Amino acid sequence: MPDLGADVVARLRAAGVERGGFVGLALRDGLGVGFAAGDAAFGVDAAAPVDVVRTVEDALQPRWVEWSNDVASVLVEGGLRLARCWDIAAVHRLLFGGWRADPARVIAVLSDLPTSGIPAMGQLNLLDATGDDGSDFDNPLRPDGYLRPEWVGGGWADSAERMARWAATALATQAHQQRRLAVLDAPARASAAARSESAAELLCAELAADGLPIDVARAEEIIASFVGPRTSSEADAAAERARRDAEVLRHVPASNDIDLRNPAGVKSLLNRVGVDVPNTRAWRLEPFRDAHPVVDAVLTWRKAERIATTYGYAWLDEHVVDGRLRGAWTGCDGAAGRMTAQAGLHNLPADMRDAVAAEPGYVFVRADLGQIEPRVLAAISGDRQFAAATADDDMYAPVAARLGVERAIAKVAVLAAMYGQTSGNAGQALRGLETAYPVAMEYLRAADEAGRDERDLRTHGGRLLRMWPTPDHLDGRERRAVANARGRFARNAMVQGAAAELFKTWAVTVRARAAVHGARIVLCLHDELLVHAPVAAADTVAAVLDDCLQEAASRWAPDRAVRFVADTSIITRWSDAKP
DNA sequence: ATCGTAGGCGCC
DNA sequence: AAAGGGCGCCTACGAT
Repeated sequence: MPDLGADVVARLRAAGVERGGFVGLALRDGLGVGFAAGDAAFGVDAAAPVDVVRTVEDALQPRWVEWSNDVASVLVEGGLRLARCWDIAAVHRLLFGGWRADPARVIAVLSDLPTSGIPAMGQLNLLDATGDDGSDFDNPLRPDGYLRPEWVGGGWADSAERMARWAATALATQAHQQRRLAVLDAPARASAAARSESAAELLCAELAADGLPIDVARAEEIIASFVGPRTSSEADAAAERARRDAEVLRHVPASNDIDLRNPAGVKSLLNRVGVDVPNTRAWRLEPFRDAHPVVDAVLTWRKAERIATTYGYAWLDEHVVDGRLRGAWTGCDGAAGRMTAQAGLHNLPADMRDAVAAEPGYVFVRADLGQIEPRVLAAISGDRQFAAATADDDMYAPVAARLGVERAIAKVAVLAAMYGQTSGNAGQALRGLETAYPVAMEYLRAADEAGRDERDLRTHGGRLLRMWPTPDHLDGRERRAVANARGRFARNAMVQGAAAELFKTWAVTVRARAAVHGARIVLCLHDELLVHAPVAAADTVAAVLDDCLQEAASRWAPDRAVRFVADTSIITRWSDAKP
């Protein structure tokens, strides 16, 4: 077997790995610990990450272990893209819910120690000085099992021996994790989900480093169309703001003292023209658009103000460098487990999407999952009738036929059932759903009930959904409101969380399979992937995206009763996508 | 001066 | 009576 270890170590060192927090762990024959990691089986190759998922069930294969994706970020910066890993923080979030997953917390939770007892830096120095003889300080763990806080801040990187100990601690933590996976009552899916979620952390590090290709000149045009040209001085900017404000205020006499950026000001402005609203949200103002010209002016102003403040020149200058929009990514939020992104990557206004453009010689291969949440509900609930509807490209059509209602009504009813909505005009169709698809509806009802009763849940992939307590001081009505909110959250999170797991499995499969074609994922958007691919590889990559969906679906839900579909297209600008 | 909250809105 | 879930990010405002 070729010894590539030295080469890998050199590359890790060149990447500043010691400073960045790499746990430096290789698992070889189940025992080896240290930094001499890597041969072909590790897939440590910047040019061609391979097999992120193909070997995902094989827990015995060598696998890099990292405390969190901070490590992956350092490696990516140094030109190293791991094929797969075990991300301790990601697995911790999966198994124990919430978002906090620093090493001290992970170790405490795995050791059944109360997190309230985690020692803080400072007080432990005192304990060490009085209690220990100091020789044991080289052990990252205290006798009581808690992590020594001195090790948290980077003390582990003082020497090669210490780095090895820290690596061994990570290894032990991983072993502990795996034991937990087996003994906890988490579903068997949790083991696969742990690997998928870990790979997603690697993807996050790469997304943050690569960024989303932006046509900066086009972005400037779009911004200018909303808020006017770029200003060179603060005075000019203020004048531009005043000009936009005046366009609204001119509709109402003696209103120059009103601050449009203060909702209360907008409310009083509307009051003066006889429009009385409880708040000034756009959907509430919409019906009054014809009542007085100032309403339309306010709505137009709001849209421009959104561009000016959030997606304007300042945003462009801060987050778009060298034609790439970059922001931090997390593999899961603290609730249902969807990915999150900063710098506006997940909430770019539709009007701005014309500025998202493939670079010369490249195209975007874009694919979004069709009706992902109801299809996921069919899979996780095991409702055979609902699953049968997924055979249709548009599953709302057979559902509507079965309920004897318009498609639009059926769609609203299904969404209402998943989101916990009880108002509106979906009521009749909702009752039809109960009759036609009792298994799926019972699944949602049970989740809702667990949420109301403050009972934690696990998603299909084993993510713990923790229910927050009702504060003691609330009165009866308030308590019911909190319980209702928990019920809605639980009902939705079981579906949304499972959909996120399927999506991430799809994404990391694409990451692995598309790399050899020179293609990279540049955006993940909950049910949509944007892949930057060489023109010559576009058709191949499009096929890869579809193949990967079937592969991911079969891994995520081996029951093939549910059909998953993707709408895939090859485009040069994001705005070319069909709405 | 710094912080958390509320209202608001962008996306899914 | 009744208020759909998640996230990020902006501003104004009131608390500390």
